Amino acid sequence: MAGQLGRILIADDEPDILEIISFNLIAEGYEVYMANNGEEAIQEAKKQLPDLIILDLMMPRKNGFEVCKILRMLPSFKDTIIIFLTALNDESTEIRGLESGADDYVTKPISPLVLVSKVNAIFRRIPKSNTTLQLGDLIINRENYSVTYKNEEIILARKEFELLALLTSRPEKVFLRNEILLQVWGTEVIVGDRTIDVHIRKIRQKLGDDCISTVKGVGYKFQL
Amino acid sequence: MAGQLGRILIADDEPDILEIISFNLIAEGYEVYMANNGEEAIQEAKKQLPDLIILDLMMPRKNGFEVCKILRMLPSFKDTIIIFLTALNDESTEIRGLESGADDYVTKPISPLVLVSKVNAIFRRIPKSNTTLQLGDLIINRENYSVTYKNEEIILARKEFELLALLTSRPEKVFLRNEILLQVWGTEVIVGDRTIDVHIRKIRQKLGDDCISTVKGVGYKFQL
DNA sequence: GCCGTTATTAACCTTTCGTTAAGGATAGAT
DNA sequence: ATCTATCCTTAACGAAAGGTTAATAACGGC
Repeated sequence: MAGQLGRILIADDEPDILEIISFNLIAEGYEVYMANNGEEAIQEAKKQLPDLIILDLMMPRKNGFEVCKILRMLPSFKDTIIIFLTALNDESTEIRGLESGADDYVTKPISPLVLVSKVNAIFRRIPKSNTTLQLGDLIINRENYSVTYKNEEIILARKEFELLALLTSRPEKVFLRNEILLQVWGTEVIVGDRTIDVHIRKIRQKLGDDCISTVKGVGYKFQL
Repeated sequence: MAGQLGRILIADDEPDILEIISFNLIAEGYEVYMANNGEEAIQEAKKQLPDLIILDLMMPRKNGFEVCKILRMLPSFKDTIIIFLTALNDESTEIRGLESGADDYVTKPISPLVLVSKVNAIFRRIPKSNTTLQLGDLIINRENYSVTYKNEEIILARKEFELLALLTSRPEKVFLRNEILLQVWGTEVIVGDRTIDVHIRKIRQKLGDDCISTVKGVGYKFQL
């Protein structure tokens, strides 16, 4: 049962806080990871790719703002929910926190139960990222990297899968080539535009050439 | 430009609160509707279908909990964000609020600026609701690059689409040729005036020659 | 086998050109 | 003043050149 609801990373330098929060979240059914400082938080986040990150603002070795800023620049954490946790009950700090890319801001002392409720409320919203996605005859399972089309299993290579997963995440929407490069390849690797074409083609071959349509000069989109 | 960011309904029985919050949200660029009590809130919500609803908990004629419960049962409001606003700084009330389907819970006295930041943070997450534009029989979706006219899908090339999107962004307004060149082609490319004509013609051909009218010596405008 | 690149080919988008048609303006006639 | 013939500017149109972009196939590195 543990971890079915979602994966959460908590970063705080006070062991007591870590313990009490994680205890309550685990009891609620979440999978919880912990970090004691900013750099550990970044490291753990990269390793575990949690759905939600709770960051204490005042931590040794990179504070919450810095961690948030660094993570937000990585494509993997573009959509991760980030909550700041702090003893500073300062209005301008709170605004700064929210403006800097956090989704919520909770001031200490906080009731663990209220925090759990907030987390529940947030997860109610998140489209279940890890489960399967079904679109007509197409079933995509992000966990297994497996794709089934018309009751037949299709084997996709990693990049092919990630590309298809991206396009299907929002059917009908046209993804610009830039967007695709950023989301699938990230900022660090630089590949030519032709690379996208080739992968699109391979997906089309394996699926049977429907589904993905080209919008010349703009990008690609998935439909039907 | 007002209302581009999103549509918000605020329900509170204190006119001062309504005024100060709506003022700040409008200044930020949101489209704001107001209600003075619970039943008015429900009525207005059904009429305006806002993206976000801010509900005071203590209101005459149905309190916030009741309003939330009623709205949540309607399919139209399944995904609408609901925030509770209250003077009750009570932990169990807060938990009850969150458990009952609200997405956030804000206690008075609240700084309008913090509320605006929270609202911004929430809207950052919502997939833009404003991508489709409907004008009579014409439906334009900027995200899909798709145009539907009289229930038939029309395929437009990129420049054609951008040109039509520009003209329809402000129906009736006459766009000068300079404006069109600047908006669609940008400052870097330099093309002759005839280029615009040709694209206009293609759009008219594909749509069936209504809609875009010429204002000689001035420019073009979209109508009806 | 997977991934990224390249070269070639095909598609089609964009722009230009030459011509025709429409609107406005001007000037002369009524 | 008003009307109208004519000129001149501006836009519509058909067709076609030019350029851009993607599909395809084949290759090499890992």
